[in-house]
Amino acid sequence: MSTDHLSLALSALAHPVRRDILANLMSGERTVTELADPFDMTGPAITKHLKVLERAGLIERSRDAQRRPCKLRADPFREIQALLRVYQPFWDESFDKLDILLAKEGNRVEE
Amino acid sequence: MSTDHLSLALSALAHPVRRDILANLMSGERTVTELADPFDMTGPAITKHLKVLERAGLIERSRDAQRRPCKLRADPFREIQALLRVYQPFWDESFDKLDILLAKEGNRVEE
DNA sequence: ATCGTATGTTACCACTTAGTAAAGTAACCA
DNA sequence: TGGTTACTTTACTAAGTGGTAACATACGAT
Repeated sequence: MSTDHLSLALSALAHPVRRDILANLMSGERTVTELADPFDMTGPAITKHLKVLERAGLIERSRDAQRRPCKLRADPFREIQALLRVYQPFWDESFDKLDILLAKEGNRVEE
Repeated sequence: MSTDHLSLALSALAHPVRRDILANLMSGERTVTELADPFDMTGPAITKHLKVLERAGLIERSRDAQRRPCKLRADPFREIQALLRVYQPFWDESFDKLDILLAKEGNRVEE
């Protein structure tokens, strides 16, 4: 596997279970058991998925007694968004529209 | 591996060589040899990468005598963009700004 | 102390991925 | 016909993934 940030983030997202886990985390911090609950899957499998997400920087884990709550991190999403922007002229028919709108307001999406 | 569209596209993008290939294709159709040229890698390796990209719908291949030109396809990029939009409220500080801008203009980015 | 709950670790499996070398196919060219 | 170019297929290897079962550890409650 490739070990650069972007590759790690993209391959972490390339699994429906992990995308579901991230979606569940959108409503706030969750423990491993809470995250595992919706899935018909053993504990270690979930632990592994969380490890992949953590390595990709998509989640952050803390400590609360014997619990290891997880919460979302934003940075990799921004990196992916930046990647898409590279290819954007070739796929997004609304690209120009957006660009014009932002130019009109005198500011930009990035930075 | 997961075989849904989105997972295929994301894991295809999760390799720097394949992202470079796609970037090279932004300037138009390219043959396999042209695509292989910048890389220090054997032909079969490139063929495999192209197969991954094709299966993910990110490229399309045609026939021109003994050449097999490749060109970009847009759909998977749009699917990924849609995915990011799901998580967007949690990572893009410019989300609200964009939303307000588009609402002002009385139209939307999607569809 | 000990029991149950929460979580992690280890060892193992089948399968996939990313690469190689070598041989095979297919179209053009002389 | 025979050679060259363009690309693919096959067979192999090493490493990674996604899952399991079984065991280990940490904490809170009783």
